[in-house]
Amino acid sequence: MTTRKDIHNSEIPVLCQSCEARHRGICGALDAEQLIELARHTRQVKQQSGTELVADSEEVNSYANVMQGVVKLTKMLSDGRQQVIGLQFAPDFLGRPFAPESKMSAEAASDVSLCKIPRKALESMMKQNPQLEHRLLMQTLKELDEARDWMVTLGRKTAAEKVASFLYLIATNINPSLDPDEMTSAKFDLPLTRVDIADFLGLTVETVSRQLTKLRKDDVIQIEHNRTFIVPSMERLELRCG
Amino acid sequence: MTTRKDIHNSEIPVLCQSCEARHRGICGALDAEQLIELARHTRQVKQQSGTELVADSEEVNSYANVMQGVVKLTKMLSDGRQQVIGLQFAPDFLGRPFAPESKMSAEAASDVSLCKIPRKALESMMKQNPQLEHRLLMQTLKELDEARDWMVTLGRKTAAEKVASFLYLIATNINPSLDPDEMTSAKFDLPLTRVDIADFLGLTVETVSRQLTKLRKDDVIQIEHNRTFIVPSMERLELRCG
DNA sequence: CGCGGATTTGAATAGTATCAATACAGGTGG
DNA sequence: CCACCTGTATTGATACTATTCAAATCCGCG
Repeated sequence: MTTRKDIHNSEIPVLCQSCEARHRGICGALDAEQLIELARHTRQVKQQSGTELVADSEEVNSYANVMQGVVKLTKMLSDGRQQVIGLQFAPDFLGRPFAPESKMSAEAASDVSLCKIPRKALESMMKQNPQLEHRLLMQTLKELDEARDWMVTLGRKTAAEKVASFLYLIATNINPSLDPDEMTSAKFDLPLTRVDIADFLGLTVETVSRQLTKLRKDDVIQIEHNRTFIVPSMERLELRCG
Repeated sequence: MTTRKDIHNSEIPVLCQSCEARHRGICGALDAEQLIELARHTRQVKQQSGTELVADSEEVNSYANVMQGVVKLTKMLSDGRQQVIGLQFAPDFLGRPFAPESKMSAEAASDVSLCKIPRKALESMMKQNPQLEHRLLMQTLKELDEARDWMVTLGRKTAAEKVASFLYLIATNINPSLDPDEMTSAKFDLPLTRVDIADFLGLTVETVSRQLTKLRKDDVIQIEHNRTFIVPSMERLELRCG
């Protein structure tokens, strides 16, 4: 289970050695020396499910890499209606660069571990290292693609298709080490409550629940203890996504 | 009305002198010399309303700056349901960098003029000039913010609020030279058909039409010849946005 | 003036939300 | 170890919003 991808592994900070962000995230732009430099400013933080990580309108003083778990990004209308606008999995980058304050709130959807980077530290490293900014651009483009895909789900899919699409999204993203293309079946713990799912899909809890029941009765999924889901055939689930 | 922001204006390519992208778009990253270099590869193109600019799954060989008009970005489900996932106004950047092929289609929503840049040319300039990549990052972050704001509209607003939000969006974006904050009233030509609006809002044409009629009867808007809209009070329109 | 596409209006229906009640899971204390 | 308790999830009945299908009207244009 130990990571041995680098010849001079010992030169790399311990925390970085098994970190997804080191390879697929923004830290992939850094060499051993730069990683050490960055690691002098970073700090691994574990937060339990439900903790608010960034509040709406809060001044942004640090960014983070998601190392483990799922982070939920939400926006709220003035009357309290809520919309989940994105989920972040390892090794996603958390935070909005170049904005004085956050325009959304971020919450730990499951227990998470984060690698926090002070704003100043990241900004100064970015100035020295265009590769880092390039990685950030790639991450941002990926999130934009995802947001736009989800707009189709929100705007044009039925409740049944929305719920199927949600399960498909989770199944293909929750395990960062698995290749989504080779996945024929899946088993996972849902990081979100039914309310969260409803807020992500633009539905009510009751509708989500009814559609899950329908998927269960149609043998597309099995549910254990409300939170553990089994998808015997990813292909069959995909057919339900519209 | 002539642009005189640069001391050595004569050094800048003629086309760039009055271009919004020159100041607020990605070309803002370039000095006179670099603009001239870039201009050797670019080509101004006018397209009339309805022209498909980029097809879904099409190989991407060029990018563009929107100089005038409105571009409509859409995605389609396999059964034909369509969703407009974004609108681009001057001086937005059109195209998805670093993707082998387009994952959406782009269409001229009004008559547009574009400044086309071959993929190779942009990529090589980006390598030399990190400032250009920085601008692209800023543009991408802005589009991500917009997409996420729209997700709230799609997921959580009522039909009435959606239509109001749409009109508000158009009013504040259609005229690139006007400051949205100082806008108390507005008059504009809609660049989209009712079908397009419906596809942007995740509604049907009929519902859009009914809500427009309602806004008209409530004196929030006036409509001339189906396409010209007058908003006597932007404040009153904003109240309807939820 | 008349044609064709776009838009509006109308009536019936379907899908999702709302409100209310019940069932379930996980944790607590006896 | 079990009964209880609390928050979460499911199920049921009804209301309402937006869709669907159909028809009428408007608008630009030849």
